[in-house]
Amino acid sequence: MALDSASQNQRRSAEPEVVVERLPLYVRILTRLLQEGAEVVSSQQLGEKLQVTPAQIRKDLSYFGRFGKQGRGYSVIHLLERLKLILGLNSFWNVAVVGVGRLGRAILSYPGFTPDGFHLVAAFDSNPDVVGETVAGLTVNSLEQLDEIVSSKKISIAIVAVPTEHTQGVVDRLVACGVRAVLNYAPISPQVREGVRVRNIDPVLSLQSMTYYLTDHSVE
Amino acid sequence: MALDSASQNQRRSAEPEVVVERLPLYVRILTRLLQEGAEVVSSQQLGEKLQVTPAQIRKDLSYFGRFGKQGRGYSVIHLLERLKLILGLNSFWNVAVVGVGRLGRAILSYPGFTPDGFHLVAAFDSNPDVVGETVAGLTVNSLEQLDEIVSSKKISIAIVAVPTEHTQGVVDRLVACGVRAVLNYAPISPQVREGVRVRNIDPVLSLQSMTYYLTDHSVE
DNA sequence: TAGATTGTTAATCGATTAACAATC
DNA sequence: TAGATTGTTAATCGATTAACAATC
Repeated sequence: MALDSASQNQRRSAEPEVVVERLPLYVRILTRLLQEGAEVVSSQQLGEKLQVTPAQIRKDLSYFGRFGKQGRGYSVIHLLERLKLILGLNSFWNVAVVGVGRLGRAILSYPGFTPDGFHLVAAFDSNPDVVGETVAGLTVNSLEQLDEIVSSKKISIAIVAVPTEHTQGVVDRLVACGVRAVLNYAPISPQVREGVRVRNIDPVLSLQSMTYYLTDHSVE
Repeated sequence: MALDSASQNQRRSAEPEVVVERLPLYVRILTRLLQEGAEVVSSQQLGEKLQVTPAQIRKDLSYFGRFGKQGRGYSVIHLLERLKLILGLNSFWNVAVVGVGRLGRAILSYPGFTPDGFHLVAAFDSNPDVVGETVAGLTVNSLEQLDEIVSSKKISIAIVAVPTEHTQGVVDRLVACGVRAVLNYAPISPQVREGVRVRNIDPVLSLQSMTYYLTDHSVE
């Protein structure tokens, strides 16, 4: 009788998504510590830098393995290496940018993605005036070419910066040709099938929740 | 004997921050419903549109008042009005942008903030070549003028898009001259005193947590 | 009135923290 | 060895969901 995949893999209890979302923060801090020449770090020290409890750090890491030494702490370089491996940050990821308006251009020109293994390898826009233009070293393709290029270039991540009303349609097409992670800048939350990840970047929501705390509620 | 402020204000249990962060989503959906001509909406219908349970919507709203009618639901226009009032979205907010590089320019030119009552009224940059330039109708000021202009223009919100190494310093200055809400685009989390709000926009973190799910973990 | 839906309390779920035996 | 710190279990905390009396 076949074992189910969970028991085959000897998996401990599944890692919550909130924990996965914190791992990149750990990677960032460890990268800085490595640059500063630190060799070992304790959960206590990491917690201080990240403003979280040491218990949370140890618990988070325990979902993925045993990386520390009692009495000593974690080797900065080894823990960093393991976390990057777990997050897939040692791989190169081909990324498409869809929508080359003002925001799309800022994203394409932003140097912050590349150091982390994200390669912007294709850009798309529906505007014929923009198609053919070179932005940040990339020639802008028309949306008609999307399916072909996404498949041929093995693009699994897309950054979508198109007008709100086109977002769901664009995301649907991307998912249909193999994209499994979408970073969306439109103020909606596109719906995708199970197994596809979406993260929304929505600064207006952030501002709108902060104003709550700037507002006097004594009379309501 | 003086009552403590909680009992003076007849406050029910304090609203959790997660709830405040959802209110702008409710405002957004209700705005759309109003445009579509809907007059009444139930927690059930709102829940379907937002992909959350109706119970969560009713519970969230209950922290701020009783807005519905049993057997009928919520008046779209009235609930929208009340939520905007609670969030301070009927006020105008003067906003400064600090850092007029590529990202700052994209932010200044982005039309999406204005409709929601956020007025970009001042821009600052440390680069003398940029100071004096006009971007999106605003003359860029030098950082020396920051304190004076933030105070005189009653700016309580700042959008910070400066290099990482200058971020904490800039935020400290902003807070010192009265800013109480910061939208930060650098890949760090600036520390601020109690009572000041910070939201970080950090697309790299979003990408880095998504790659986890694109990665094969069977051999680790 | 009968049916529908709220507002709220209680139950459940999940995430965080504390505590401590194991062990470097 | 003695001291320090992990990894993990149990306790706590907080957020979500279910259930239902109140009531439109």
